[in-house]
Amino acid sequence: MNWPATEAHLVSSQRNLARARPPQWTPEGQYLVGGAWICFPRGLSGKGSAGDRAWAAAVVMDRGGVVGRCLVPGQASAPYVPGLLALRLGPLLADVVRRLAPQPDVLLLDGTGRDHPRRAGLALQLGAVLELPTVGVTHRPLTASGDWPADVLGAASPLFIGPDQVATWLRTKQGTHPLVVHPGWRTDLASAVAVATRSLAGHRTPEPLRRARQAARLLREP
DNA sequence: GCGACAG
DNA sequence: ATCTTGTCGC
Repeated sequence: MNWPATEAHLVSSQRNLARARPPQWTPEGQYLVGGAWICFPRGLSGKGSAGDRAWAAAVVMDRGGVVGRCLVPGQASAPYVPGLLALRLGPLLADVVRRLAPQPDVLLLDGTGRDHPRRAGLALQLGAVLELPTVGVTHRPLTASGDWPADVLGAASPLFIGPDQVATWLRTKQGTHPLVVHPGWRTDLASAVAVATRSLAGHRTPEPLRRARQAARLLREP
């Protein structure tokens, strides 16, 4: 699948992805977890615009630590618009992950999955384009709603759109705001939470995402 | 009509 | 995303 480069194309693709039922990937035994992150210039405010400078980083980890990393300076391809995040970040994210070696078995990124106006957020789009299972992790839901879980490490609670659970609040660290874990491409609620949980290393943010963010920021400020 | 709205 | 100081805690 190619990257949808226009709003009309992306929206059309999202409608198809929402109905797609790719074979599910299940975390079993040893698997490599990747994390991808894009950072922007300090001081950038508002929605931004196409051409904004951006720095992308991707890392891949096994249970011992980072086994691969890739850094790519680039630019945003569109302004930020809720529901169309893929238009802004997709091309650069896909680029940095494609160059990552070894390739991960599952990829973590900042974006939603089914929690989306058309039920196909960036995690689904990127996974479909890269043909890689994905799990989304965000600070807050886009469209879904649900009560917070107890302040206990590992506590989870459902996030719904109407009657459908589309994501899970997960307390990734006691005493901190919970994160939203989104099943993405080829993953379901249980797998997404399992991957996110296993990727924790004592911090609120799953380690592959933390490391990717650190790397992207270092690239930004030499 | 108004506000909210992943990063 | 990024802007921001101090502050509480390990």
